[in-house]
Amino acid sequence: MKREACGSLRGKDAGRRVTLAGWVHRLRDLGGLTFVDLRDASGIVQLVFRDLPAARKLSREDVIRIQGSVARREAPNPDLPTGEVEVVVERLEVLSRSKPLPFPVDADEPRASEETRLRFRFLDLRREKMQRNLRLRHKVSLAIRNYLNGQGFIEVETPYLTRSTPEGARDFLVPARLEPGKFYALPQSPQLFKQTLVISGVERYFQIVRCFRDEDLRADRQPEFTQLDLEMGFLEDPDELFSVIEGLVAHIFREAIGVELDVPFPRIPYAEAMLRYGTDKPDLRFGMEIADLSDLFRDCDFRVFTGAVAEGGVVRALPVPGAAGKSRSELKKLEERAKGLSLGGLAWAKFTPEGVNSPIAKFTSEELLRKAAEEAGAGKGDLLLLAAGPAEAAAEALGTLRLELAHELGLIRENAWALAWITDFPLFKLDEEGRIASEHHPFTSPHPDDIPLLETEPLKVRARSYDLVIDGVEIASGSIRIHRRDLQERIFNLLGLSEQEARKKFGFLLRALEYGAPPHGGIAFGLDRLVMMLAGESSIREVIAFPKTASGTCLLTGAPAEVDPGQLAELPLEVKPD
RNA sequence: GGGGACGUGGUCUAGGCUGGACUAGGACACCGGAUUGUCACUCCGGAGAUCGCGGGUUCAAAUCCCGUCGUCCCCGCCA
Repeated sequence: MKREACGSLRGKDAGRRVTLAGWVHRLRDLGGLTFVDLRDASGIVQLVFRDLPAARKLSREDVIRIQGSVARREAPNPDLPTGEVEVVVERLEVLSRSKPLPFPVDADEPRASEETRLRFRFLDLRREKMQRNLRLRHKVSLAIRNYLNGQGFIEVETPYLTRSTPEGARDFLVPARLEPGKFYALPQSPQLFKQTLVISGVERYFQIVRCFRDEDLRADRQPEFTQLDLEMGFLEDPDELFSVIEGLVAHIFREAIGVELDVPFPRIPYAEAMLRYGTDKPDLRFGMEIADLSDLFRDCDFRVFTGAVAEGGVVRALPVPGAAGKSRSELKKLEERAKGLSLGGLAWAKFTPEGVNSPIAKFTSEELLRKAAEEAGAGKGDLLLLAAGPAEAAAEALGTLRLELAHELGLIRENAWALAWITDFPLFKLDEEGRIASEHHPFTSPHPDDIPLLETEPLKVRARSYDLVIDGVEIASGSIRIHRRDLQERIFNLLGLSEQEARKKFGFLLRALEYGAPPHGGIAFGLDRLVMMLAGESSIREVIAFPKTASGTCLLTGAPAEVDPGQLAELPLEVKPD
């Protein structure tokens, strides 16, 4: 008789004889009567053993096969989809025994340390929560492939054994046996290949692809991680890409978690994001927008403010709703926190029904503080935090305080799903030595309006690059690429790269650009992070079947491990003793 | 590379500041017994730990100190 799915049985199946197989989820031995909850991938159903002593010898996670007949239950269990029925067992076959478990697999929240969970990952993944996460991830991948296929994209695989690139993260290296002394590198992303594919005539490319970066780990970073990588030919206007991606993301949310997103997503230029939220990845689930009050305080009597403005700095204000009741000691703590965030200090003003309460009122006048509150959107019962200093420092510090205070005050709505595009990033930044370097990568196209500024004011040049931010997390990043040699050369010049150096570093892509490259651009999603957010998890390890620890080891397999001396000899490679 | 937290039977943890009656307590799991309507079954009984490892202080260390290993979090790093 063919095996049926445990989770599929319903009242209408009563009377049928069935064969089931699965894991012993739970066991309730009442003597002459034993209940077993049998679990397979489809769900759980209750088995009843009457006068079958073998059932009493079962234990959790044994694998069994049974034959029996489905019966309606006198007392249905409303917590189980199969709760109307049970299967009265006639024949029991034990397929495989389980040792006692290191931790229960029938709990939604893990009842073991993460270390133990990873060592016994095959058991941890049996938990319903982990099964849900694996299925959610599958749904997301499927939704991506279905949607992009419908939009004319094709998935093309690119090499995992490739060339080391000089910039970016540290590469994982793979010794090449056939070319002793030479190495492949695992790709940090398929960036050069995807641009090449578009130049090759694949006008719409995507790939769900593993990427490798040998850098230190975090809760949201693994040495190998998955990107949804995507590139479009004849793309010159980011808006075209935005609408494709908005359709895709809306489709993913609908299919994976049944949420309807509003499209289009708001677009916020980088400079505005830095000003209003103090970060390039703003959390838009709550207000508390930062206001620039430099002009307002330019001529007041508070030297800290006027001094900052006179030196080219700013005065900015963060409204904190309902926080006018904060005590002196709490405000003192905030001040200390601000000093830890590279601010000289932090001024504050409370707006209570009785009036304005602020240590700086005597310098600035209450009138001015009232105007400040009005401009910053702070009302009665609110607190206004004021920071003065260089624009970057003030922005970053207030941005950090904005997030911390919103968490503390419980202002962040769960499941709010605030998506936004951040656009017009700067094309260049200064590196540690004060030299001009690419913010994104050297193939990013400058904003057409800013091309005349390239040589004169390079740091003011905006890029045609963009990030997609969800609830304050950067989830995707991309750009329109340079497709013309002359512009590319100008950029290399600015970066201080000679023709030869550029060829050495980016070789084949440069050659491809010389043979008729269409305008193109694309984007890459951090798939693990996206799935993590959709799953409501706070670590990507919860949505990766076999993740690595913070020190890059795999507790299941013991990787990385020493290898046989013979394997090294073949490469040939020698390990230096410490 | 730097900072922080944690490490106690199979698992999760109490104890740790203030060293001594800690003979290391509890829960779950496990083993034995009872149990015919349970669904986190219940009840009775039992076994199981040199407190991550190494060193030090002390009459005495799970407890204090140093080192080391492992796990987690953060900064640097991640074009």
